[in-house]
Amino acid sequence: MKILIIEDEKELSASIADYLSSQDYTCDVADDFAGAIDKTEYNNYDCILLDISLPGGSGLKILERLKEDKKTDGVLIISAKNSLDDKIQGLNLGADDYLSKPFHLSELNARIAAIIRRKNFEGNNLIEFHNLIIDTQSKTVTVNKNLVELTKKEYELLLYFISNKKRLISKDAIAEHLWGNDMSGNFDFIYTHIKNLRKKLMDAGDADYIKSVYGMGYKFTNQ
Amino acid sequence: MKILIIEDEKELSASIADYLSSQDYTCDVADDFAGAIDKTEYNNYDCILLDISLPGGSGLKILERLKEDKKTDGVLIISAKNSLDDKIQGLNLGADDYLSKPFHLSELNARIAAIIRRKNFEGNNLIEFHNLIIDTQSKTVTVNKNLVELTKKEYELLLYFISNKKRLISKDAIAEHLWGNDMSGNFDFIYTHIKNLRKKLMDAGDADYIKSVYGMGYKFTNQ
DNA sequence: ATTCTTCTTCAAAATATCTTCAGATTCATT
DNA sequence: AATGAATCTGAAGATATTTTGAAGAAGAAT
Repeated sequence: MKILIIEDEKELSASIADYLSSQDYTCDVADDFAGAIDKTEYNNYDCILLDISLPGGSGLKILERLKEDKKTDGVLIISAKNSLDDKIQGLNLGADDYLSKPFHLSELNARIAAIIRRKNFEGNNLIEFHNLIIDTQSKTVTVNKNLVELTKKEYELLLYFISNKKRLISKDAIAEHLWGNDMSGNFDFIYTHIKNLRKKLMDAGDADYIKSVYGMGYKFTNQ
Repeated sequence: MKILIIEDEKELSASIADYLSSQDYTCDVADDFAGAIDKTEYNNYDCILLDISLPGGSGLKILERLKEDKKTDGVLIISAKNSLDDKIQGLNLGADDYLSKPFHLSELNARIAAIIRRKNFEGNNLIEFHNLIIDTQSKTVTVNKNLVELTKKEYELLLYFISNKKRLISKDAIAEHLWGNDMSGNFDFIYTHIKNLRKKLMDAGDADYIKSVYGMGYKFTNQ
C-alpha cells in the first residue's frame, strides 16, 4: 500500500512516514506544490495525506488540481485549522476525510485503514476471482475452498495482481508497488516471490493464474 | 435495535438517522438537554450517540445525568473537539467509545456494531467456540470441560480474541485494546501473555486456537 | 511487613520470511 | 538449430519476527 504525504513541516512528515512505514505502508513525501503534483502524476497512491495549510495556501490548490485529474479518491486532509469552512471546502473538493492537527498516529492509522478499505473494496471484504477467494478482513486466501497460507509479501503481491486482473503488469510497477523505491534492474526478488506464490496457489488448485508475458511482465488471468 | 441520537445540528442528526435506519436500526433524535433526558427516561436504547459539544456545554451534563441513572452503557460520544481531555473526561464519565467529527457513516456504523456486540456479550453469559466455553458472568473458562484459571489480562486477551474470532488481529490492535494508549513498538508483554494463555488453553485441551501470522498478528481460529 | 500472584522486561533461541545468487530453462530472433 | 536475453528454480545467507524461560517490579492478600 502506497501513501503520499504532502506536508511542509519536515519533522512532522518524517515522523508520520516513520510510523506508517512501521505499519507496512510504503511512503513518499512531497513538501510543496510542484513536488506533490509531480508525484501524483507518476504514481498511483492508495491514500494521500494532504496538509491543507501549506505556505501560500497551496494545499487547496493541490486539491483542486487533484480534482481536475480525478485523483481525489483517497485524500485525507490534515489541517491545523479546525474551522468548519475548511473542512467543508476540502470535502467539497472531493477529499475523503479530514483530520485536525494535532492528532494521534493511531487515529491517523485508523482513518487511513478506513479509507483504503472503502476505496478498494467498497465495504465488501470478499474478493473473488474464479475459484480464488480473498477475505480481506481475515486476510485469508482460499482456492477451491482450500486454505492457502501466504506470507505478507505474497499476499500483497496477490492483492496487487487481483486489483489489476487481466491487465498487463510490468515488473517495474510491481517493484514500485511492493517496495516503493525502484530497485531498478534487478527483479530477482520478484521472480522468487512470484514463484512461491504460484506454487502455493497451484498446490491448492489447478490453474496457473499468473501468466508470464515474455519481456513485458505478468498478467493475472485464467486463460 | 434502538438508537438515540443527541445532536443539535439538525441536518447532521437527520442524515445520521437516515443512514442508521437504512441499516435497520430504529432511531430517536433529541436536540437538547431536556429532550435527551426525557427520551432516556422512558426508553431503553441499545446505543446512544451523544454530541458532547452542544451549545452551553450541556453534552457533558447529559452524560453526568446518564451516569447518575446508570445508563451510560452504550454511549458513543461524538465531538467536533479532538482534544484528549474531552475524550478522557467522556470515557471517565462512563461512555463506551469516542468518535471525532467529521466521520464517515460507515465508521459510525462499525463503532455502533462494536458497542452492541459488547453489550450483548455482557447480557448473554455463555460464549462458546468449539470446545471452549467462556462464562462471562462468573468469568470462568473451560476447555473440554476442564476449568482453566486465567489471570485478568489473560482473560481480557481471550475475550478480545473471541470477539474477533477468525479475523486477523494486529498486535497494535491488541495493545490498543488491552492497554489503551499505544505502546507502539514494544510487544514483549503481548508475546508473554499470549504464551501463557496458549499454554493454559492447550494444557486443558488439545488444539492451539491462537494462530500466529508472521509479520501481521494473530488469528483466533481452529484451522 | 511478608508472601504470593500477576505483570512486565529482557535476552537468547527458535522460526519464518526475504533476498541473493548461480545454474537451468524457456523464449524470440536469426 | 544456434544465440543471447529473459525467466524460473532451488538453496543458502541475511533479516526480521516470534517464542521462550527466567528474573525483576508491581500489586494483592494475608
